[in-house]
Amino acid sequence: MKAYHHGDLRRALLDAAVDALGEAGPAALSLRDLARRAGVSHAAPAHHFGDKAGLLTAVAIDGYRALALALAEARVRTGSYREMGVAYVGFAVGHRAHFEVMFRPDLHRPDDPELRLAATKAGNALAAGARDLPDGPGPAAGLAGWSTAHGFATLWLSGALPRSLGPDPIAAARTVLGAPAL
Amino acid sequence: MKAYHHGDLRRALLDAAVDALGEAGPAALSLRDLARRAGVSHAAPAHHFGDKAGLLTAVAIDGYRALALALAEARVRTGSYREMGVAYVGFAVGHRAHFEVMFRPDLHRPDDPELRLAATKAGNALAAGARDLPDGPGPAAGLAGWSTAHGFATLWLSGALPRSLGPDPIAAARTVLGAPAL
DNA sequence: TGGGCATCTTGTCAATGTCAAGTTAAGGTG
DNA sequence: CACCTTAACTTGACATTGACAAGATGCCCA
Repeated sequence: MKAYHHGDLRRALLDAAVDALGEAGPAALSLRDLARRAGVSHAAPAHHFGDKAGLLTAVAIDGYRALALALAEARVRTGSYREMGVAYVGFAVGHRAHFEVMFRPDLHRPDDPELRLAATKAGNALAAGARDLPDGPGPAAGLAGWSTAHGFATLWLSGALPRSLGPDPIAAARTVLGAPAL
Repeated sequence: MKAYHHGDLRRALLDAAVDALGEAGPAALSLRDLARRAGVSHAAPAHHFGDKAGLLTAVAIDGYRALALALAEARVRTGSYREMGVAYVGFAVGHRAHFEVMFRPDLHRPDDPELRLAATKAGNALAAGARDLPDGPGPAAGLAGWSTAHGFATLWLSGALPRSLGPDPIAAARTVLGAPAL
């Protein structure tokens, strides 16, 4: 056994947090439960993250980095802003735990520098795709696309969308994101 | 003093909940704090709502009813689905506490019958507006509009949108919702 | 080899959600 | 008007949690 010095307790706690968030949502997350899952004492998480908000800030940072990668990948793969929106939905559904923490400022530290940087980079990845749009419309079109993808993702996750869309969020997103504007 | 029998403790607790949610978000909501605000004992809320999820379910029900009213009002006033989207954003910003609970199934009881009914009615109000759209596109257009309005509202509330949109969410929403589709 | 320091533990405290049991008053029935 | 059923609220308790303080452990480097 390793007793003291876990090896990479920080990573283990983050992984446990993602698991726990996926099982019961952010409201039910407990630092002590994460410690139990990682096999350490109840106060160990505080050493690495300070407090609960610190841990969730780290989760959000991981999330923004993964989102930026997913968006950039979709852009080089398809060259389509709409498909970047589909990828955005795919990230939200596939990394629900991260996604739910990222856009909830009351759960983390919104002004953490590292968080701000990661969020900005993800925003830049999106904005780069928006510039590929068939030119003409102003910068509002990029925000409209972001809003649509983000709204579809959160509505899907909250279970508010009608079942007629079918079970596959990616296919449903491709349908809805292709619909004409308001 | 009224000692026992508050008069309308249920309503007082719901009002206190909306205040508290507006001040610190759902994560910091405490039933005991609500009881203190209403001047009753710490276990009084449980009698009216069962538990925390029950109270938040009641908040969500109030929210869906108010949203349905706001959407119907916007429809008769403007006849425009786009302006219903603007009203949707206005509701989210003006009733942030309700809005944040409504779309968070882990905070309330998603299968509560009264909740389902209220949510369905609000959905019908939106769907009615979608039928006014310049025909041609399928039913996906209604969902796209909903997604855009919902996404803009949640992004605005989370502070993720760029400051270049200005301080007025209604004006910003009118700009973004009018942008062309993806 | 030995000291410094990050890492983790143990112990504790106030606060919270929830349950059980008791207390008070309001409203209907005789 | 007396009675009593029942809803509304209180009191008390318990396990759990986040956070803090102080101590224990072992790795790394001088």
